[in-house]
Amino acid sequence: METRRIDPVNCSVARALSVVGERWSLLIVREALDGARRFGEFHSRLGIARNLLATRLETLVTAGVMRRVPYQEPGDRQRFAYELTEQGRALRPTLVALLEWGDTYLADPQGPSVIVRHRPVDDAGSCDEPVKVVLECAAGHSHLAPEDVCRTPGPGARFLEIS
Amino acid sequence: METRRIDPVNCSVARALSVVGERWSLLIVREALDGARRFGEFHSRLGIARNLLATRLETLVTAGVMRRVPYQEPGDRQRFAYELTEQGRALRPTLVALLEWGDTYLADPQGPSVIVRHRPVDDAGSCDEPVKVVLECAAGHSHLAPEDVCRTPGPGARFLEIS
DNA sequence: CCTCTGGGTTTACAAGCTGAACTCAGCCCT
DNA sequence: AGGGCTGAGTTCAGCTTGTAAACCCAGAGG
Repeated sequence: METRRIDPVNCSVARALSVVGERWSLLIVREALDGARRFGEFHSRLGIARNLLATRLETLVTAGVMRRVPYQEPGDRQRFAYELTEQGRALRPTLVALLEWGDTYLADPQGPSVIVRHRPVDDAGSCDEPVKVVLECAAGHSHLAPEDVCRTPGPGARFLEIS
Repeated sequence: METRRIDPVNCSVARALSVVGERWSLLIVREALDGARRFGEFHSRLGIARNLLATRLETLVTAGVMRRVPYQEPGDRQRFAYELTEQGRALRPTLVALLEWGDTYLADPQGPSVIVRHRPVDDAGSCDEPVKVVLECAAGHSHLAPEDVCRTPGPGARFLEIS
């Protein structure tokens, strides 16, 4: 019997992980989503080694996840800060999904330490309810269970022939 | 001015990444979701070094993400397979979120290689439409943008005092 | 001129990853 | 019984990545 399978190497999950799958990368993005902007903020919040932080920030900047912007505090010289691009902010659902998984299966006995809430930045119409990540199909079926979905080849699929 | 901040180390994202944040771990889970069960399947699909695969599978088993089950093919001796637990299957939304992000920002020029579709395992009532991950709050507001949510302290939060 | 601070860079060492070779148990064939 | 094959690992040498601590540099302030 001959069958074929989607090439697992030519896959957006693998490509995504090649950018944000290195140690610390997602935690840096998380802190940035939470408002960290300066080298020292990332360093002291995460406890990451300084040289590694420098190379991670550089990697994230060249990947387009973050942007290096000059800023100047009054009575101080010009420095650089790091902020998320649109592409970086788009990692929020990934981080919420990871948070939810960690809360469900590895929680602190006290309960979750962080709850993500529906509170827009401008705070108008803030409803403050906890946020969850749900799977939803284009036909509008929502809250799909992990078993209700499967992977199918897309237009860019490469195949492996298996005997 | 004195303020306080959620301790970034006592966080479910960090705990989740300590289990599935190592190189290859999420790709192993992805292949398992796609049906891989045996050592050799993971090895040949991913091209991961055999010793590393062995330690990763062991880590995932002790973390409760996978389970080592004996099986026996007719006319062969007993061997062991690895299958996802409930906890492991719960990583599907995380992987879909990563896939979506990779598709959006790092796509192959041909388009995505994999599309996740709404197709239950039993195939009854299969609608086959593409699946997306969306943020939704408990009040029913759906399709929240990354800017519409924020992190707030939960019951297990530890705080850092900042001067 | 000296010191302080934020933002890095250098360096030495430890830990983690890779590929190839080796092992081991049981089935199959002769 | 002996030899080969296969799947599932284990061992090992060499390279790459991560860590911690020391060092450096450019302004601001005294």
